[in-house]
Amino acid sequence: MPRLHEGHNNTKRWHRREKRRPSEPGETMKEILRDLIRTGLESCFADGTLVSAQVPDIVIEKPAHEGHGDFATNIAMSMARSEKKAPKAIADILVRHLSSQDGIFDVQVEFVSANPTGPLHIGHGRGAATGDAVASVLSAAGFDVYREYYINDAGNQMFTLGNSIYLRYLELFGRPIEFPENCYQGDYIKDIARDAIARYGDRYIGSKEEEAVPFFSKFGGDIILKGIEDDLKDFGITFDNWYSEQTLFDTGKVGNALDMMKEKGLVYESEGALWFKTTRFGDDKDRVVVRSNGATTYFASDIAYHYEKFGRGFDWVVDVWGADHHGYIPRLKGVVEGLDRDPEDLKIILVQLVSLMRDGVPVAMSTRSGEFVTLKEVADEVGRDAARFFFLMRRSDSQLDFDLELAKRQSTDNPVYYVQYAHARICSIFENAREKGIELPADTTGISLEKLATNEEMAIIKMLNTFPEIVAGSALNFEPHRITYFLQELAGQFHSFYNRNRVIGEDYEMSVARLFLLKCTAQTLKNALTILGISAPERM
RNA sequence: GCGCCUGUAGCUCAGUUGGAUAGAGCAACGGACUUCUAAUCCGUAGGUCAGAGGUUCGAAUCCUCUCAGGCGUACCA
Repeated sequence: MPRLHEGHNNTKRWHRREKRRPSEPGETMKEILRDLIRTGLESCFADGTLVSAQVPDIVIEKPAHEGHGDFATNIAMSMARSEKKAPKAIADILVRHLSSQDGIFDVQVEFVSANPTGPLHIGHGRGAATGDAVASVLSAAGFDVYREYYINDAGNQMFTLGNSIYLRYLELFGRPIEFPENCYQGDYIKDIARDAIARYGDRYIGSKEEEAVPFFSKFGGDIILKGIEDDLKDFGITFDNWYSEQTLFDTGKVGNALDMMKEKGLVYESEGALWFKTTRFGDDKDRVVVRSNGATTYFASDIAYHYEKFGRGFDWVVDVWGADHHGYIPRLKGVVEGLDRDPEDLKIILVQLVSLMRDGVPVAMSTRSGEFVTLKEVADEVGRDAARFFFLMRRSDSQLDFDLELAKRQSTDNPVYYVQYAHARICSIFENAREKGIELPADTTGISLEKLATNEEMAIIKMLNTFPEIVAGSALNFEPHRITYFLQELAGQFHSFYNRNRVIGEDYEMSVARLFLLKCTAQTLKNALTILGISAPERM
């Protein structure tokens, strides 16, 4: 509470504070709203619709009634005297000025972004589950969230893809080929080659390589991308936008971005190549953006892409990467600084490797040899809910052992079912209550909650109250695993309560009070599960 | 070599941003179903928070060094 009055000249203080770890999660939404109201008022003063030209203390609180939204402010009341206007009139003016603004924080979360050169494997699955949950928890914390997938459909990995398919294509016609090691080895390449034959026959058999390879790049890339999209959809993940790297070139955005960096003196020529001065931003060495052979590097696209992202007006841009890309952070932060943005506006979440196990024994995996385990296989085997839960069970920057047998097991070892079971159990109690003619009244305000007094009940109530803070903390730290832990704890509190107390009994008021408590519990369980993209079954 | 991440119970991991006696699950052991789902619960046991210094009234948490593991150090993506 004291923090509410600590100081009012702290615009955006909270997200500039420390790396990616702003504090006071419970206050953050309030601070955002306070900033929003303050700027709204200032614009009212600026255009003369309000006259007092003094921003009073802005107090944000939780409304007494649920139906009144999540937050409330008495600002219109407190300004009524100095403005000589009815509070309602002041509120209307303020609201108009608020809506003319940008609204709440816009956050873009870019995740998965796997190259369309092969199906998603289990590692991508963790990135997908993490990115989606981060997006959802940000959304639950009140941010406007935009999910995006960046398609790396330019550059020489697409050439390699086309070449791989082309060679398999020739092979299927009995042509002698040598299949290089750096080509994609998986069987899916052969499948795509067969698809090409089914559709185009031997049309490309006599073609020159320079014509055939680009064709197969496009043909294969489209099929693979469609497969990725389907796998993600089956996994419960959809994007607001799929952004093609190639379009950055087609629309000249790469060139524009480089020109802009050149004007700022951040890009220079040396040894026939074009370099970005990333050392100015703490990188070990400067990085090449255009090679001496004229080809741009991946970094060049990324400069353009991030330039473009921030240009779209996002307040924060969140990138979810495999941890093996961590060396890339300083140079991209440098790019953001080069755009005259606070590098802290770019958040990078690193997702560590997944080791696939079966009953404690590692399952061999290697992308190169093609014997990787796909996300689809894992999700098909253990189920979508279990897969998601397991991906989100650890902090994303620590390595994860994913045991297929454990994830499948429907027993006490398996935390997914433990949590879902709590929800199903509560639903079952409600069904039972209905049969006995006990129902929660539509208006719950009359329920005598003082009946709830046992240790188990108090523990649950306390936990339910912390949920908003858990969500805020999880969102601001980009740590969805906090939700996972919360779920296990809340489910545990419920199971503990269940085993010691009867919900439906002689005492009608007690029954109703407990039903109400359980209704809140079930709702919270469901909300938390939904954030993680996991279902809340009513029956198990 | 340099940089980043990790090191907490036998195993897998949390630890609310520096607060009181370090927690959970699994594994082990002992209990609880005539009652709303036993996919559950209760209890017992298990710790030099890798190690050594330092800052602080207070450190698993911050700083320095050492050790161990992982990753990165391209005119690849």
